[in-house]
Amino acid sequence: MNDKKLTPRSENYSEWYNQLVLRAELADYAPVRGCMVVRPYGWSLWENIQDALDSRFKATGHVNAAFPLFIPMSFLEKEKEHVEGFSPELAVVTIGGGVELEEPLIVRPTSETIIGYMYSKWIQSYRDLPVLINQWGNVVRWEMRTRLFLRTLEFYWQEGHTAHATAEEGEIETRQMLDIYTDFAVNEAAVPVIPGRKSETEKFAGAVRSYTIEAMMGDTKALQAGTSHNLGQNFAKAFEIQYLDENNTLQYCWTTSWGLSTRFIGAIIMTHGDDQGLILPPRLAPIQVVIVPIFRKDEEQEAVMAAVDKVKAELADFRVKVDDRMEVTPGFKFNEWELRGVPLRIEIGPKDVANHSVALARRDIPGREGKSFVPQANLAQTVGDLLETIQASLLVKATQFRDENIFEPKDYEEFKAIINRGGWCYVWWKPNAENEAKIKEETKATLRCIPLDQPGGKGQCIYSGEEATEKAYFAKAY
RNA sequence: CGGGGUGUAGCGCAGUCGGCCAGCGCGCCGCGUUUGGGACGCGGAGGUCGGCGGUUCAAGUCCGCCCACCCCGACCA
Repeated sequence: MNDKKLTPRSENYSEWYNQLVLRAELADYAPVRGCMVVRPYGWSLWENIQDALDSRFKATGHVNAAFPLFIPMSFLEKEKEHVEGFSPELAVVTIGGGVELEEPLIVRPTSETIIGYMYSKWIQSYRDLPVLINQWGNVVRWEMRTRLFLRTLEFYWQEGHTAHATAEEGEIETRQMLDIYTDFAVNEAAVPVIPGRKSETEKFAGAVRSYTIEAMMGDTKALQAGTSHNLGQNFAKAFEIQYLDENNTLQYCWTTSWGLSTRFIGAIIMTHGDDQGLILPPRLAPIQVVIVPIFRKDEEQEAVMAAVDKVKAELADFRVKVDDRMEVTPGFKFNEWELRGVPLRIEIGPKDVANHSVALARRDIPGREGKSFVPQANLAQTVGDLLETIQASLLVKATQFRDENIFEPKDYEEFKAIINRGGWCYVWWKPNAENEAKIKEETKATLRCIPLDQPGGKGQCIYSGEEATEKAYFAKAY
């Protein structure tokens, strides 16, 4: 841990991940098992994620609200699958103010129930629909094994909850939000994802249909990076969310829910990071450009710092940090900001002052190859273009890596071999929960999703050999 | 919950057969020299040895119980 270099990914991927999260100061372990503290740098990244998502939610007519952290235990029990899915991981409050509660409260693991309860009060008529509310908050799920960002007892997320008049509208909303997640992942985070449907086994407890965006991490394992659920009328019936339609007939609403969590930070880390550390996509990076001044003598310092100030002012439209610490050397700073994933570094030294230039170093291209010397004139344009280039090339690189690790095995033997050495399998699949369970048992791989983008036609199911009309992705997952 | 491991300075660790002042590296503080890829010298600060109990003239060290955390499995955004 005190070694200057991170454990290389090839040596121990999860060790690399843990060290990176701690040393980049994204998060730290809290004094409670399985809980994390999101440090300012990590939270700033999360805020940028929030902004990117929130603006998309607002643009599609959603509004934000806040619902309670505590939910009456009985609420959860109203939806059968929901309670079965969540009861093993609930935190339950039985005492309040020193007095035993009449009814235990659970700390929300998700808010379908309490929001459903409120919707039943608020919705009377078709004129009240649709209801399109999102909430930014935290939830608690008492997981057995935890990893920073990827799975903690408490995590931060947004959960959207909508109610609609028809099944079609519900499905359209569900899919719209999946599209938004996809757009966010690809265009803001440069994380290529495969949008698809979850199998019956993998779907959300209480949903009719679940959709997911699946991303491939640097070790080829899959990560569910966001989900969108069509809840049908399950929760509407459980909570009597009803409305009168145009014909004065009482109808149950059709509801949806969709969420994306701080887990996504894990996705960014494991999609772009290298052995040197984190690599952040410019659009989400808390610091897009770090300026490192370099000088030997006092007289150099003055001239260099004047140039630094000028450059910083020129780059006012970007998130810029000047690292003017005197107690560490430039070389130390280079390594530290690379560890922390800042996309672009500007070095300004006496030579640059003399030449009216700066040195630029791209985080995504290590070493001399990623370094260039450019004039100070018109620097904002240069930097803007370069950040766009970096953003684009991160996506290209990640997409290439993903595609190189997706295979189409001819038979189940080959399937097992691929899963075993790491990689995704794209195969014909005839839906069957038992076979899915057997595959999981035999290979540890799960059905990640049935992609929306289907080739059409028919083929033989990879496991049963039966005729199948859809293809699916299988992989080991986080 | 099952298996494995670890608790000694902020972090990483050493501490032999129980022995008198508990140490090393990094980090931290001060001063000076340094600064274009992880600088160096000198001087300092910092400890309920996870907790409780026991054995003993004497416990970081031996014994018992407890607690916490980490890793590997079964569950999951």
